[in-house]
Amino acid sequence: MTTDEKLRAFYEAMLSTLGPQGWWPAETPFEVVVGAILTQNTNWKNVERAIANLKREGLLDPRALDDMDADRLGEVIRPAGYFRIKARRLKNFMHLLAERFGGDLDALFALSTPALRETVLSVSGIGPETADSIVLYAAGRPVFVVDAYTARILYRHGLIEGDATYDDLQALFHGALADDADLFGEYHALLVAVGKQWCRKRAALCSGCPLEPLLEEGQPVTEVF
DNA sequence: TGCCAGGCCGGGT
DNA sequence: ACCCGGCATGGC
Repeated sequence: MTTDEKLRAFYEAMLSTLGPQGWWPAETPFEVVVGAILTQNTNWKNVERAIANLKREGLLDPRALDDMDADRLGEVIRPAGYFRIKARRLKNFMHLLAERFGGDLDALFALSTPALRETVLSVSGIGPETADSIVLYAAGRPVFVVDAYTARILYRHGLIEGDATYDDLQALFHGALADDADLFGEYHALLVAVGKQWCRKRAALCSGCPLEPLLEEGQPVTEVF
């Protein structure tokens, strides 16, 4: 199988055994933005508490977050971890939104996909994964999201070298799949589901993984990341 | 009880 | 252009 065929086979295998994941878990595009920043290197369960706090305080709003004191915001999102830096990152995004788009997420999302990605990426504290999560799951554009699980899974299947970059991985998926935001969204969610259960850091728990039948003979499953 | 979680930045080589 | 320490809470 070619790499492209393997990536398509991965999707079929994961979808047929795990079913649709229904990502992103949020009620609104703005909640996706906030969740994308809060979940950086953090368990989603912790993020849920932080978002619940924001909702309870009526703070899930661009203006409210832009106006409020960073220290108080930090206390509200504390369960998400890295709370001081994440409060700053949230406010960085809200500041851009207010200054350049009138605090209107739809105005930002009116940009072309490349311009949207670059603009979001220009915010300090928003890197490629967070930006692409926003572009895909909040704005609905066909941009593939790469994360640590994606890299670990592809490495363990011999599809990438250890020095592959974010852009390398993204290009693999863009080359193998149709430009379909729903497909990209489901695929990334499935990779995360597989990663959580069978591809944890430093652990070689491949047994029972939906992708196990597709693992090449002799591929070492050792320390990655 | 230590290790891990849906990263990213800034300073140092 | 890399490399690395720092950031922090909660679950297993």
